[in-house]
Amino acid sequence: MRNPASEPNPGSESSNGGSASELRVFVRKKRGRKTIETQETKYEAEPLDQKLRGPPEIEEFGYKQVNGSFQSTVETFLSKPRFESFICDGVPLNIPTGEPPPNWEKVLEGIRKMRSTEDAPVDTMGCEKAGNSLPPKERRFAVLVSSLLSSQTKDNVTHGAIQRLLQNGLLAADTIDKADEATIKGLIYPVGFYTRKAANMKKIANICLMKYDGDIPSSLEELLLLPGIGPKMAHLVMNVGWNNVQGICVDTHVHRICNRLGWVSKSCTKQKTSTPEETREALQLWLPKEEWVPINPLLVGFGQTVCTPLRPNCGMCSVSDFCPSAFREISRSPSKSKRSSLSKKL
DNA sequence: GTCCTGGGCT
DNA sequence: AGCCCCGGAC
Repeated sequence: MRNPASEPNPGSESSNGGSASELRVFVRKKRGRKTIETQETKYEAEPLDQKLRGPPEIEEFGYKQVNGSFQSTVETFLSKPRFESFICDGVPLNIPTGEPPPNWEKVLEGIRKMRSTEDAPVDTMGCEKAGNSLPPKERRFAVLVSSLLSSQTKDNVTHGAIQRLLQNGLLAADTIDKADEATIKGLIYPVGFYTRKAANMKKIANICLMKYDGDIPSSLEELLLLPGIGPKMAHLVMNVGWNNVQGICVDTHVHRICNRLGWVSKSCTKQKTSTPEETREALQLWLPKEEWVPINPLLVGFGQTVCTPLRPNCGMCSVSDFCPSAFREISRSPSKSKRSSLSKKL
């Protein structure tokens, strides 16, 4: 409903008269086939002007519609990996650069409402309040450690570990650097992956001490060099530790939900993004910056209670009317009986 | 025991 | 894209 191509319109416009309904479209497509034929529509390829040719790995052709519905075919094209973009009379029909999806404000507001009534396991980001009574430098270090510990760990467990570190004076670069790894391991237990995290804490403390005078790196790039800190955590630390919003903190929940809502896609296509990083870049193209920080806790909570990884509770979701994926079974391993009929569709 | 988790690493 | 880490839910 949100995009003009989502309602198949079999042959209504193109069928009334031959040449009058002729429509010139240009499909930028990957090297390979030069004819496009779907069930409803046939397009014939013809070469384009030199100036319209794309980069070497891409070929561009003009396609003349022969029969069928133009509208429903756009959707088909854009869902196939081999097409990069779709242009009609010089106007791109896809939205490669940051057009906000229709109704996104209603959807966001609806999710906020749902989140205010239901209570999700994660209601405060673990590191958000980590050591906010400490001096700035120590506070930042606490935020970094807290982020590291928080993944795959319940919030109260992370909090407990931070408290124990603090009580033992082990929430600063210099003391952690000197401390025994086994001691740290014992103090942070039972956070998830405590062995690896204890080792990473030691390495991080040493790096912070050597290169940053016991403070934490203040740029995204330098944070990413720390062991155990990837894009998700780096953005979180920039947001919370430095109050410097460099990007959206995208975890699997944000990644999954944005794709279900049709909020993100691979550039110039309708395909889902395949990594959280890709999702982050696509989302940042249109989401207003004041939403960049709150979007994470909002969607994480929503993803834990309503829009769960498998079997999302679309029945109790107030924004299902706006969701292209609502009430579609999403299973990781499709059962063999239904697979053949499903795979035919796309 | 087996599956699942959520990030980072390779 | 697949592997790994640890614990917890079945």
